[in-house]
Amino acid sequence: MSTTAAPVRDAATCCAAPLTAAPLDADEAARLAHVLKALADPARLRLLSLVAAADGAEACVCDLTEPVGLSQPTVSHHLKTLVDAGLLTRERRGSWAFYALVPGALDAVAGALQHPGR
Amino acid sequence: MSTTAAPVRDAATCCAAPLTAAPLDADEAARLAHVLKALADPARLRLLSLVAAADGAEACVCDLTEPVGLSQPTVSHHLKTLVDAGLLTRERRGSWAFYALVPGALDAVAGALQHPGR
DNA sequence: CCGCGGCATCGACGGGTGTCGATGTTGACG
DNA sequence: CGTCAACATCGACACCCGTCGATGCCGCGG
Repeated sequence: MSTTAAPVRDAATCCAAPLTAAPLDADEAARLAHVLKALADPARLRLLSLVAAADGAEACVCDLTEPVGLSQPTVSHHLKTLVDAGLLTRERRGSWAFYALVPGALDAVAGALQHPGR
Repeated sequence: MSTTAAPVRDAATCCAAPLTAAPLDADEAARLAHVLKALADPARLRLLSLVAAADGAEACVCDLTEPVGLSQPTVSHHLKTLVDAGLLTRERRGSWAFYALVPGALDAVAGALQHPGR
């Protein structure tokens, strides 16, 4: 747990190297793997899609627990993982915590996988 | 291990749903997560990039062990994971086993993450 | 036929991860 | 001020995963 003390925006820093262009050095591979590890879970993928499809592109925890069929602590844990990976933002309004997609984060990961140069 | 007896082209079947378009159902989330889990490892990312950058876009195990700094069994294990995920192909020629990228596999994963650019 | 080199598989070990219930914290509301 | 609701954190559990050395299998060359 707590492999990352400070919130690192890995999703923004991992997209420098197109995977198929040149061999990745260990550092960049670790950064990209960190973001992909946050994505490599069915529950987190569903949470991301639920947030993206929600009204206003944001959702609170109470709206996400039932669709994914997981307990509230587990959902909070997954959301924290996604925030730490730089894929989601968290905003507290009153008693609720609203999560929203980081614009361009998923696109950055996608661009790191394929060849963006076109 | 060996969650799939038959060779499933997860990388090809997981890209049907753009993540940000509509909520993923559990089945599609599991498929996409399977491929992403294969990608979510620094060693495997480096192996992929090494294969992509190799001459002829293919490489044998003996050429990959030293760059990633892992033992030969570990490299074979990672390559098997990538093959099972539908990201690499394996071809035996003589005593060597040559691995090559599956064309379009990475692009399919990338397309599943961002909205359909096309 | 025999040895050798390349590769896959096996068994084992340590660390990471997903999940839960219980509990703490914080803000809203009567 | 007391209570409730929403959320985060904690502790614990089972399970998966990355890694290694040892070993087995398979072609090739002598």
